[in-house]
Amino acid sequence: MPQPHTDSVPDRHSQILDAALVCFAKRGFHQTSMHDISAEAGISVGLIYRYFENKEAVISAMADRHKKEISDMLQRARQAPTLLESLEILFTAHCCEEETRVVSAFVVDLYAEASRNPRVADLVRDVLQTAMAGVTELISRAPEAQNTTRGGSPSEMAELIFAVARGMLMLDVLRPQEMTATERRDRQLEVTRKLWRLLFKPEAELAYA
Amino acid sequence: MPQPHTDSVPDRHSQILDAALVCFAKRGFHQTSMHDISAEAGISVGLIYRYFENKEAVISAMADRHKKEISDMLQRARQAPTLLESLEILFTAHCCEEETRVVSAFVVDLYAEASRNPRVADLVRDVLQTAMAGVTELISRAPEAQNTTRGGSPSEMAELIFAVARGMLMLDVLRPQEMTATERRDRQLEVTRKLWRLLFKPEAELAYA
DNA sequence: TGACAATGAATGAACGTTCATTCATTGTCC
DNA sequence: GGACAATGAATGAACGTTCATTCATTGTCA
Repeated sequence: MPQPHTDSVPDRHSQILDAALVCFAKRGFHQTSMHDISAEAGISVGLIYRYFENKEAVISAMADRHKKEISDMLQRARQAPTLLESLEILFTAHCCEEETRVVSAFVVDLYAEASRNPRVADLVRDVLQTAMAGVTELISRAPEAQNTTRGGSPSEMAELIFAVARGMLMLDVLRPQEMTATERRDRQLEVTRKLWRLLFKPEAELAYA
Repeated sequence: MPQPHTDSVPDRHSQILDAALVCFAKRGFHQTSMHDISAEAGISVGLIYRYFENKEAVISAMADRHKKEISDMLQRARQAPTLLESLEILFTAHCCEEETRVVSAFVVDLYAEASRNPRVADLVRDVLQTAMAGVTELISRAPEAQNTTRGGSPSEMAELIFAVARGMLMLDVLRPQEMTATERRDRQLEVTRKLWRLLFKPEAELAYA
């Protein structure tokens, strides 16, 4: 549980998780040693064990933080003026910061971990259901979605949207390292708009879509 | 290179890869020890090294085999009488056999590995591009796709289709173990048909879609 | 056919290394 | 001095890999 700290006393908890994210994305959960994390964080190995019971606890804490980040993202998406802009936030959340590929690699690893660790699976499922519910509601309320039920019910549309988002995230880890954050973002936005047109663009305008 | 063998002499190469797939899906690449694989295959550790240079070579060989399986699947998809049926093959390829979850877990792990191993990344990219090209051509030729360019060009449609397919695969690893292969298959088919309706169903019929 | 030689598939104990984890010790601040 | 933060050498288990050894099968020659 991270506490508020004064500036002089660093927030070790976050510091360790930040370092872990970099290492995990670079090498994966199980190829990352505790020494890797301590080196990246600039602290000693032993100190990690003051803040986390063991390596798995670090992984779990990372998953928890991911959950918070997703819910923050959802909050931002909710406040967007149009449905399209909400979707754009949804699809580019992982390439907002400088560390673009990092997040994608981490999430793919998280799913891989979920496939064999039931605790992680429960957490990821929970994140996904919360996010899906949020987007479903977003669609229900959106005036853009009133004109068309082409893609089915709002929850069916949300399901499709999330499938595409996950699929694009997977694609992101294949992209060459040279690709800049902006280029990644642009590719994501292209697909987002295509999906939006498909799901929500009024029938009348489809002719010249 | 696996050779044809008499029945008495087992095809060690395939035997080891079969065992490795089970272990990799159960524990992941890097949590699987060579002893795990040898135990699963019912042979000694040392024997693996007669057929594979090292652990990474086993992983690479698995990726190669995956490539062949995808190209076989594409072949089958090509021969389907309608575009919808092609897509159904595409979306359920990984839950055809009894071992359903196994394949999904392996593929997610493969992408995770690709995010940090350039050789694996190249291979996965290659698989993806070949498959995408195949599906793009499939769409170009399909009469169902002539009536609508709603989803953009054939290659843009293929991109969307593959994104959804990958996203559904990721979702598959989150599904509870209890879910049967048939249930998984049904869920996949539901999404497939939804996507097909969205992309290819003639405008005229959309009203009561 | 029977005796012996040669092969190489298969074994699993052993090796060197890496890793997660522990803890005795040191540093720091009030 | 006391309380707590931080260190990093030490530990032991687990890992990938090697290799001396076994032995069923095959080839060879009388």
